[in-house]
Amino acid sequence: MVFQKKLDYGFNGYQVPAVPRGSRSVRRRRLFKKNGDDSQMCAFDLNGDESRMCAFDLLATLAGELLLEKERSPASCNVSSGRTEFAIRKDSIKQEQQDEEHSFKQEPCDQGSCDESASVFMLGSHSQSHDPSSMDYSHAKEDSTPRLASVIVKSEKPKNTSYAEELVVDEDGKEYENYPHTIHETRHVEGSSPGSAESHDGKVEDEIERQLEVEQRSTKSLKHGTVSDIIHWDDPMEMDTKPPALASSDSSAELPMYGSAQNPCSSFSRCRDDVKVVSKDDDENSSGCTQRSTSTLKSFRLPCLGDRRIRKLMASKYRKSASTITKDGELSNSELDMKPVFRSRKICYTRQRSQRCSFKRRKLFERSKISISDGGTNTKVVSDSFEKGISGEETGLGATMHQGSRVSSPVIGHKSSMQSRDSHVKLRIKSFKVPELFIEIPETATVGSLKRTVMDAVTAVFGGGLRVGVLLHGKKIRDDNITLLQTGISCDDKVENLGFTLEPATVHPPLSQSSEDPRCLLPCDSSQPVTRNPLVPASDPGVSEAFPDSPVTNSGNSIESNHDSVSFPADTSPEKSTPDSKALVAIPATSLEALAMVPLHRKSKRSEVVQRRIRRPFSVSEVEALVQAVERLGTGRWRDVKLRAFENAKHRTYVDLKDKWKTLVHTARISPQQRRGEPVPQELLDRVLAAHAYWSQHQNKHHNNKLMLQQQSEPPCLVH
DNA sequence: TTTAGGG
DNA sequence: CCCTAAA
Repeated sequence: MVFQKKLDYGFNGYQVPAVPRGSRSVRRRRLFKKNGDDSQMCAFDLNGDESRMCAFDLLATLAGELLLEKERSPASCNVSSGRTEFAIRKDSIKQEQQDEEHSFKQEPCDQGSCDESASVFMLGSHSQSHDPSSMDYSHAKEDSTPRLASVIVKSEKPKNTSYAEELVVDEDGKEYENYPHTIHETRHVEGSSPGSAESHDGKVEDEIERQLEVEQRSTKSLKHGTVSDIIHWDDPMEMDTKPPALASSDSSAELPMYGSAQNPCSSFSRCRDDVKVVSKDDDENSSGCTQRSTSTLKSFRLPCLGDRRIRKLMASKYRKSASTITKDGELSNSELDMKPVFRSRKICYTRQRSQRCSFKRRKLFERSKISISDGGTNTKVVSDSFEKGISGEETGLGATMHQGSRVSSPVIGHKSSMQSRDSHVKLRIKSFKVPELFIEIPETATVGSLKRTVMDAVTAVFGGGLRVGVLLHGKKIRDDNITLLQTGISCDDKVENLGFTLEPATVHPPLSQSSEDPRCLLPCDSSQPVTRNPLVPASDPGVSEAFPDSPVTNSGNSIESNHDSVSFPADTSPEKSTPDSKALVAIPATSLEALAMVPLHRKSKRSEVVQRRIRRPFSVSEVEALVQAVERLGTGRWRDVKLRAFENAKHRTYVDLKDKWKTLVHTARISPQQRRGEPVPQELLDRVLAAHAYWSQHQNKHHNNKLMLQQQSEPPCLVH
């Protein structure tokens, strides 16, 4: 039910005016496709919240790639069984209440009250409780003064807060109560004013120190940083220079692993969240909106070249419309204000055709453009040795994602490393830090749009492909062939100095190449066969939640389409220019001219180039389902076929089904010797030909004829 | 958004 | 699988 609600509200958040067909939508789509997993696209369709599902999928993807690619540890289940969602709140403001319903920028900047506002974004799992405040609706103030607020997502501290730690939070602890699964790092607040870019380096260390102090007590502390600061932290190698201050990410290290012992997977899902963003409005001084945006860009762009950040400028148009639409504080009102088109859409597509909704929504995003550029920060993964044997129930994989953290040194667990009896190095990756993101958005944008923006950024980052880097004592180990033994990682003391980073996929193949890949040593319980693509989590919980009343599955005839193991495309493009950085830049059409001058991403188009979906050959069972559906529905009704037999197969679009049918027909006509791939039973091929022949002649006649359909009323055969 | 086809 | 013209 909750989701139903969300579904509805979700649309409010998309009440963006007509969006010109832009590259954004394409990009989005491609980003998803990068993983070759259409399901990602479909997932968000289900609950009408694209953003959320995107993040979720991304996280799942990330987790999957990092941890499950090979072993398919149970963690994958976890990852895929939860829900991710953004939570936003204003930290600066001492309010305890949720401010989600308010526009990002509530008070006019010129009032001087903006500088104090900050927002925190959290990517948290949201598997159980649904906080109403987390709904994705947005309200924009009538304030028509367009302003841009910059949101920089980044972490300054090596701190790795775990869920457990979160519980200890005091000051802000309360805020977190509603988001029990959120987390962790403190983010830098960056003013977008031109001046901020010129802050001094000298402050960096101070900041760090201070931060440490603050964070010792609270997991959440906001700081005002500067561009320069950020830059400093970006380079992983620089960390070496400041190990002392940063090396203390300990506080969390000692914390007990979160994840319930009973459920090895839960830990993962619970901790998997965590992108938290603190944003600080940049305008102490309010100036022309347009002007501002321009200047802001300039000030940031250069200094941030090396960073991975996402920036997004919303066109004034957007803002305008947004505010108009959401003029009323009430959702219902907002709805009323919606253009007829939207309303009708909403009504029509609510659940059955959820997919359509997604498309609509995606369209709305088209206005924006995202680009990925090199020179970013690495996501850092902190690993810590295991205290408990993997064999034990304690298989919790605390993998949390943290946001762009610039850690001076790879932070590792403080517990003495565990050397298993069998000479295996046991590592526990406690958290993953999400690369730094840079976002720019009009202050009049709604929280909902802000969330989406952030989500987009996160999505882009994750979707762009990541690879794992290993740091030992802060130094990157480039040689993938060296053994852990050789590096000394197997030594207790070394393990503690081991760190992992998430970097844009590049030249170097994933660490997995190394036979000693740490991942292999991660505790994974293979007892639970993971037939489902870990990256496609939503199909079960997601669907059921989103459509409690809809026939999620036909357990009887449902076909597991996921047996085909999905391989994650290893991003090994060699031309990637800057390996460690990737920046997402979202630029609204209207702002393009302003940005035109700025050399954005002369990045490797590679990162921008979309990757085609991974190949996912149809399994026999899928073919079976397809054939059956077509026999009944006929050709030319692919959407229906999709709905009937593949509604739960997130990937497999009707186009895919159509294509598959096409190939099936072809396959059926060629000699068995010429066929390739998994052999399709001749019986099915015969049916294909029969059905094809039949429907070729009954094009216009709908299935009134029972010639081929003996089981007219048979329940739909759904493929999962 | 779907369909229908070519690539 | 992708891309798109058409509908």
